Amino acid sequence: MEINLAIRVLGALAQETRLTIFRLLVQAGESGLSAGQLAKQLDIPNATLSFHLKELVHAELVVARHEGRFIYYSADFSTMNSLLSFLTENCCAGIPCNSVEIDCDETRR
Amino acid sequence: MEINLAIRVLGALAQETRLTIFRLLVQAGESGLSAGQLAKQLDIPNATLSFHLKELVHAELVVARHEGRFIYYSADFSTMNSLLSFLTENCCAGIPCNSVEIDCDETRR
DNA sequence: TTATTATTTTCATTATATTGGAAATATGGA
DNA sequence: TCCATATTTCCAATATAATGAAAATAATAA
Repeated sequence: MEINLAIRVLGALAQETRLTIFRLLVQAGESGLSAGQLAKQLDIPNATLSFHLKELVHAELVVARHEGRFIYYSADFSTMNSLLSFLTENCCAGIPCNSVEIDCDETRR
Repeated sequence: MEINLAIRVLGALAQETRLTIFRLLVQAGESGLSAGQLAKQLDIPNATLSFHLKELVHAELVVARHEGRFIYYSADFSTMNSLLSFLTENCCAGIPCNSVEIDCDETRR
């Protein structure tokens, strides 16, 4: 990942509304949620939601899928993974470590 | 992790100078780097560096250690881990997945 | 104590981000 | 086609963050 995308990704998540949207989409899984469903859950004006969704899409954290007159948004995990690689690149002065490690199904550990 | 800390952490990294500082500290490992070493590597005024270091410490991404008249800064991985748990909480509608997974020693995979 | 080096604080300037109302656009149903 | 609904764009007001020069503080050595 290139540093400017990393900054965009981090900046996209560094805002309460967007962070909440992203977490809702993470929880929603592949099918995602429509803009309307999000607006309802978050109780924010459409203009505000639209602005924030654009930021998330621009940061490649969220992808949009058209279905009839709805637009469904869902989380893109690959960006998250690239970001983490970028953050931990050449870490710990070469000393082996478990820097960060997360798995969605925590019971499998 | 609480949402406000998550926002602080993400916001702390969502800035070129701070992101670069953090990555340098990740690479430096446990011993970290002094403010002076950082200022030299980054070629930025002391005031600017100090401002950004404060943000990183406040976000709990970086810890400071006094040694004589030097202050050594180092990366705090536990905050990174908490942030990732927070981001991937209840992910993927319950369907098992490897949401994000990073290990500092990538050859061990 | 005085000098020297390391780092932080203050502050004003400039730049960037967030908000939401209103109008515009797009889609599909009747 | 015309209407209702879904979403986005525009815009101006407001809020928040970044920068760096200069002064202040802190620690050690001589």
